[in-house]
Amino acid sequence: MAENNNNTEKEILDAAERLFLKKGFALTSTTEIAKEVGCNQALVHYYYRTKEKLFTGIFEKKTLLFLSDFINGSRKDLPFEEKIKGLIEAHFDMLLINQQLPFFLFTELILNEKRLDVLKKNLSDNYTEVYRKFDDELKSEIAKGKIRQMTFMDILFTIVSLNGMVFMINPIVKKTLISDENEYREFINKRRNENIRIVMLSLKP
Amino acid sequence: MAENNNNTEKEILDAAERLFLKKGFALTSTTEIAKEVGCNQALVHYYYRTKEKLFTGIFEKKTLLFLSDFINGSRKDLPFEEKIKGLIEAHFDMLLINQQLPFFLFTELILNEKRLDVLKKNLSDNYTEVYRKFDDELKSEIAKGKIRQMTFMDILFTIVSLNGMVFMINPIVKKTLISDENEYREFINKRRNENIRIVMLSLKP
DNA sequence: ATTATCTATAGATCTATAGATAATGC
DNA sequence: ATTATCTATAGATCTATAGATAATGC
Repeated sequence: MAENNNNTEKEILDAAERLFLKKGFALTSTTEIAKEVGCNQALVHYYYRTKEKLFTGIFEKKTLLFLSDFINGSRKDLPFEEKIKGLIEAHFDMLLINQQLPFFLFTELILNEKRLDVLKKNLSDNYTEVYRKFDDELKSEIAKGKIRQMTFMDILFTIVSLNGMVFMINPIVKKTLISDENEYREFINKRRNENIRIVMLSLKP
Repeated sequence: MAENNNNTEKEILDAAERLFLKKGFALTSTTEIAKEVGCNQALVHYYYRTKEKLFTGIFEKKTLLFLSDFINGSRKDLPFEEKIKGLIEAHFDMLLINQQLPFFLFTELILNEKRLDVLKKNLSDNYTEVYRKFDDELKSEIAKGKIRQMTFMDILFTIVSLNGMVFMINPIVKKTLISDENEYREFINKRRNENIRIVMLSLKP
């Protein structure tokens, strides 16, 4: 038929992404993906063969997206603390336009061990070096007495916890504490500042 | 038959709890619960009628558990900051013996809007008063200049984010960064101290 | 008698594939 | 001819229930 803008293959991928991000692998059926696109269910398998393959591509892309600002954050030539601040901001702002990302990634990583391989591979391929640099610089700051005794992993963990949870909890907050769009923006802004403040304070000896 | 310790009803509930906590509502089947107990699948429905009813009971219990230390934490007659510290510790230690709790609750709350009713009801029944007391005391501390301008909700949000994420991420951390039980205990201990330190610091003006 | 347990099955999915038909690119 | 799309269907679930049988409490 090709009545649409002729790229059904892409439309299927997009619909799958939307649904997988919202409900996860298990709760999304190829039947539903097809319905969303407006084609029949067999076509989903024609293009992507299995639900698993369709999912894996999306999952890898999203894993990279989640990790990517660490590379970008590290390229700036700023004092260490400024770099950390930039990292928090970049991470938060990326999540702001990819709000379902933390829930999606954590859920899938936890529910299916096999997904960890994607994460491990990406970490070792792209981030061993970045991590080492950060950690070296941190050690030198500690030696200078500017930052308390800690590892870069400690900092990362705090950033990911605070930023990630803002958006994981988001659907719950929206439906309980918050009534309109303005209030929501205010909440997000508050948490952004709060998270930056908290992490920066936690570095001090 | 009743060959077991004759309380199959309870065994079914326990098996359901284990499986629901581990894999969530959607990925747990009554067939699997029955297999775990060693009975047939019809029996699960005989005692609990539907999977939904079986789940709801467990979900309510776990919601209460997650919230309970806020009441306990508030009963102590200590200076405000000590109370907050006690709250963080109580929350963390409860999660330590209920490690799957954050993942379970957040996942179910996010994937099924209807679950929010359980949370809302419990919050308004038991916590409106507790929250108000905390918030009043906080206001008076702020007026005295001892704590910076913030709400009790801000503090709660930070505590839940930091403590919750330690155990949400746990399965991932265990399978990537950590090799043995000692290293794990060390990690947990470090995060506990880190979280207390971070929250306490964040209160300062 | 009543309660606990089992077997069997209806009715809804869902995934993946086979095989038919329509559309497109030479 | 090749590629895109559809219809139909096999085979695996899964939930919930009906109805048979075994165990238990008087």
